[in-house]
Amino acid sequence: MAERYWLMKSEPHVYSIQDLERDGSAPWTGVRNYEARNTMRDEMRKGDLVLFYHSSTTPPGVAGIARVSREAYPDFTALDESHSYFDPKSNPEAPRWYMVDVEFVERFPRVVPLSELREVPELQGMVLLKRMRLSVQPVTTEEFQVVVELGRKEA
DNA sequence: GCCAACGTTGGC
DNA sequence: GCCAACGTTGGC
Repeated sequence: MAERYWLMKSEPHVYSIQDLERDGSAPWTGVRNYEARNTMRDEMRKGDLVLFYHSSTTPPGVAGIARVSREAYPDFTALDESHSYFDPKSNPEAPRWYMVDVEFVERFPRVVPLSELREVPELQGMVLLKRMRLSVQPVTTEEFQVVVELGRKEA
């Protein structure tokens, strides 16, 4: 089966595409929303491609591409009392929160701003534009291709 | 820093 | 199981 496409949000001051480029791969820690968790746990497969979105920054937008390198496993930060992502309702016997690992694929020569995505007719159906707060979300093949094409254009 | 959108919690 | 109150996300 062909790989699927996703979009994942991160605040760049917490973890950016530059950080992923430096690290090579990273666990996607800290997702504490059930729908986003279910997507990671039940649907994301190794090899799927991910639009890496920078949120809570100026401008917010898509910064590059990552790839799922490890399928879902328990988010250890939820089980670590000393961690700011600790969740007392999670425990090792019944982990509440899951994550995947992603690896660096490509950093666009520019961030494609959210304001620009809103203007593109082919992208009007994007979950990103309809479900502002969902941090892990599906992207169609066409949407992925259109965004990548925009990202690879020099600013 | 404000605040709209919206997901989660908890009383009933 | 409803829904009001609350807390968080994230654009602006």
